[in-house]
Amino acid sequence: MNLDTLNPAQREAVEKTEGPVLILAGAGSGKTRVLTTRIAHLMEDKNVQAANILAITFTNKAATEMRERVEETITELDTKDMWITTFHSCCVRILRKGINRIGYNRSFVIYDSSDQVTLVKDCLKELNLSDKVFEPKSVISTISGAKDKLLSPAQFKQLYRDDVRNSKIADIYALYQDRLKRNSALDFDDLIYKTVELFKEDPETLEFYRSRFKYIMVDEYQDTSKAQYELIKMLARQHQNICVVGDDDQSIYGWRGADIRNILEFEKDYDDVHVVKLEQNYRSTQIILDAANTVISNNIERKRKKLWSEKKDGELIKIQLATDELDEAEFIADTISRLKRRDRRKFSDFAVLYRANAQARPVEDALNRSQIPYNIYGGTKFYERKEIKDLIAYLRVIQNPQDDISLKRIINVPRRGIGLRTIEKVEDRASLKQESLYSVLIDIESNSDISSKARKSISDFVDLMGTLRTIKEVYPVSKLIEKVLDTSGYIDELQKDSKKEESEDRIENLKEFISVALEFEQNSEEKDLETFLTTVALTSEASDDEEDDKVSLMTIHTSKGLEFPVVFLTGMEEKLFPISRAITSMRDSDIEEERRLCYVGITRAKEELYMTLTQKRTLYGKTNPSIASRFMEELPGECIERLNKAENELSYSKANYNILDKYTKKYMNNVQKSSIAKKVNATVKDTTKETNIDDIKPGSKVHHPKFGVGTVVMMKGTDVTIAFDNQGLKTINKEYTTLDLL
DNA sequence: AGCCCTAAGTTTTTT
DNA sequence: ACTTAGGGCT
Repeated sequence: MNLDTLNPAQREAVEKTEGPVLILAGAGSGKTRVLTTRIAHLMEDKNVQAANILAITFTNKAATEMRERVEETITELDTKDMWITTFHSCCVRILRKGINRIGYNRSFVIYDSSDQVTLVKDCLKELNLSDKVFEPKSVISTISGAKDKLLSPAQFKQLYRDDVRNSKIADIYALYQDRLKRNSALDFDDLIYKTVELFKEDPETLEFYRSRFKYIMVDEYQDTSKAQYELIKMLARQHQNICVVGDDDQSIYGWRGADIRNILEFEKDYDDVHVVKLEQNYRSTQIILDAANTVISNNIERKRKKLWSEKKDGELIKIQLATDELDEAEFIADTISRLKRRDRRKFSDFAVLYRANAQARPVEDALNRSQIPYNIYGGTKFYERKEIKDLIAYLRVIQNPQDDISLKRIINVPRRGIGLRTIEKVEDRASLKQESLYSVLIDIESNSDISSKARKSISDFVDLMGTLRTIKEVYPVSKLIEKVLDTSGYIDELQKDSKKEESEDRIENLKEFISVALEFEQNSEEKDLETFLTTVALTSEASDDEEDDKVSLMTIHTSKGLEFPVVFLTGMEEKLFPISRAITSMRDSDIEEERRLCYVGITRAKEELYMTLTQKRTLYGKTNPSIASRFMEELPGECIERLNKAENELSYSKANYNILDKYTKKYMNNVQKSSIAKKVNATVKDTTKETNIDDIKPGSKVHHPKFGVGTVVMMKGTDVTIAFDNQGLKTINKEYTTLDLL
């Protein structure tokens, strides 16, 4: 293996194969190259077997790319047995083999977020809880957070025993887990959680993988959760050849469970850690790096690191103050046209980045007007479309009839006369007999309280599913799908639908899905339905057309790991970037995460960086004057060039946001102090009981755990309407919310 | 059972 | 401003 083309730090990272290694890889420092070379070095020079290597990434894209590059580098050795996968695929693989040892069915299905919502709603119903107070989405994120931290329902309950709301959520969590198990289903977080559980419960399994994976590498280590951290730690225990690669400055997923401490404290967790810093950047000009370095240096919680480049100087960072978002979009479109002509650039050289997806609309309009082709990333995912989800639900039930959630989704789609009342009766019976819905359906004739007409419909449905289950055994997946669409009447229903255009789109999408299946049959080694469903569950996008010469539009989050010659960072305004919630949360760590996001945005640019902001912006139907982002203030003056008279028209003054900050901070402090003084618990545990909280009446100042301070406007039944100072008017149910009287 | 209207909520996203 | 979900009405 020739290592001469690597710089000294990269080379060190490659050659230090034994023991724990932490590679702090700055943006654009050739991290993927180091990882792939390292794997090649292990195999070619150290005689390590492919099967002894485990390389983990976060996205399928990164995994595929790494595999391809490794295979390009090592042509004469067999790399098939090497695991280069995402955390989730890795776990599925382990679980499919051994989850039965912790009492689960090995042919589990994987629930996505909308299945989770459905399931949580069912749980709420069963526990007689209101989905207004316990919004499914928020419950799910709490449960998800618990799983990320490896807290079982019991542990979570114990931890929050004094917190009425979270205690209730613990109950939901417990029931939710129970239902998942009964449906033979796991959610995404379970994939990690249950693998850790399996390792803990079954030493034999752990031992098997532990001795197999002698060399472990983890990419994007700054994005790992506690659960993922634990998983890796368990696996690496024996050989200690654990190499993690990451950049604490690019940790932008704290809100979905990533724990930045994992990378910051790696040196404490393992003995004799060898640290390598990759600081030479091969991507951007020095000017861009100076700006990035300066901005990120405002963060306290970080490992010191400074990017440098051999590409001295370069273009200054251009700042454009637009009047509003339309003007901003116009500027972007004009600049792209101009630069394309002037520098003979391709459209694909440009990227427009923004903090929130809502910002894309005006940019799209402007690009359309200027006839600039673009690709927009994000938005509704292919697999999340209704028709695709319906079809997948059919496939899931065919694969796993215990899946009640999927069964309920399709039992009357297309309509076949099995109404809500009938389903309710079936559900009652199922929970009485502790059986799945499907087994009640099979045995429907013994159910005399259901009309004979409904019974006929049900037995027709059972026949249909039975036939499809037989077909599954003989036909390939694509054929099975055609049969499903055909025999279920799904396509017929769409074809006779009056709203033509929409139905046509749906039929198109279903056809597209069939070609996904065909592609799967060609590429996958295992071609069964179970593997297909897993693949689909673990993939977000069907395919992407990156080939085209188009401008890229995406959020800064999505842009991580990518690079473009010319980048537009848009909406550089307080309350948008940093986003208002990071400002009002009063947590420095939230602002620091926004700043890291800014760092990620800046470092996407190779040659030219434009930053834009507006004087006023219309967002969510309201127009507000803008204040320049604090991150603009943090840019070094010598790196920037203002394209228009920004200074005079808009205050870049630090004072602006400092005042804003101080105001909110002081305010919150007062709230906290006074709320300690007098606390009224307005919560009861049981819906059937009537609450009595005479202390709270219209006019009372109260503090709500989620919405902050407000004044009670109206009380009706158990509903309390409160005008919150920061959130506006909201009605909450006093039975489930702890209100502090101020 | 379907349709229409109102209300509420809008950061980021992978798997 | 806009979408989307849920409730209520026909």
